[in-house]
Amino acid sequence: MSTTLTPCCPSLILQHLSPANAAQLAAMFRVLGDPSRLQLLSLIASQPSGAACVCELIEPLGLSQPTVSHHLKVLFDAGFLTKERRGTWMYYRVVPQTLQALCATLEPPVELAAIAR
Amino acid sequence: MSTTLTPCCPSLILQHLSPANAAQLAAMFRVLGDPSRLQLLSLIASQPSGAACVCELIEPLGLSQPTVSHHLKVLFDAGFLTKERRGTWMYYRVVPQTLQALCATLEPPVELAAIAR
DNA sequence: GCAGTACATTGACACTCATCAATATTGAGA
DNA sequence: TCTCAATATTGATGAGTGTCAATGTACTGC
Repeated sequence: MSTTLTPCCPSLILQHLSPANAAQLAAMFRVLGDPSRLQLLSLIASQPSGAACVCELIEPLGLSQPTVSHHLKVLFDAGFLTKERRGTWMYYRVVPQTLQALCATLEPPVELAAIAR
Repeated sequence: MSTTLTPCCPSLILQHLSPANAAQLAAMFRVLGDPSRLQLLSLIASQPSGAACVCELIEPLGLSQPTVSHHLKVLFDAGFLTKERRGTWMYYRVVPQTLQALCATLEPPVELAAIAR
């Protein structure tokens, strides 16, 4: 699965949005549309090292290990996380670029903000 | 249903995120996690007047009128749209503030961006 | 090689939700 | 009041998905 948005397209929402672009963007937002996944992002990013292994995430979330693993996979496949083996452990890390790209997509153009103000 | 995020909390994702906040945020992202709704936002915002009535949105989306009406209600309830009667027509308009609030939520703090760079 | 630990995958189930047909509601005009 | 047009609501259905128990895989240390 592709982990990148269509490159360099700020404010996608508020320009003409093709069905293909809409599907791609919606898939990204759908990944963030789950409380457990948001908490995972929050937990991982708030680690001092910026990375966390699965076993550190299970208890705070109160979910089973397979479920946590599933959510991590969804986040990874969408490009919100990277992973890296260290012995038995798998360390996950947030990808700020992906968040920023989505953020840029949401930013309304100045004209619209002016009209609404 | 509440149409506002918890006030003045930039970068919610990357600080400690309570289960309640996570649920609230996830609900907003879930609303954006549908291609038809993203296209609706795009279509409405791209109107010269910034507003559109339902009948203008049905054909471009290729969905039934009830389905379009449903999506507009979801977007309205989440605070992404306002609506206003003009005779028989109902005009919908994008709320840039809601998009910006979500956008702020996604913005990673500078420290994390620095670590990952 | 064996045992133990960390993580991933599979299969099943319950629940949510996107969609449509049918119907109801609201407003305008005659 | 009656009719028509625009929009909203209801009910039903099928697809998608979050969750867990059970199982599989990969790595470490003895």
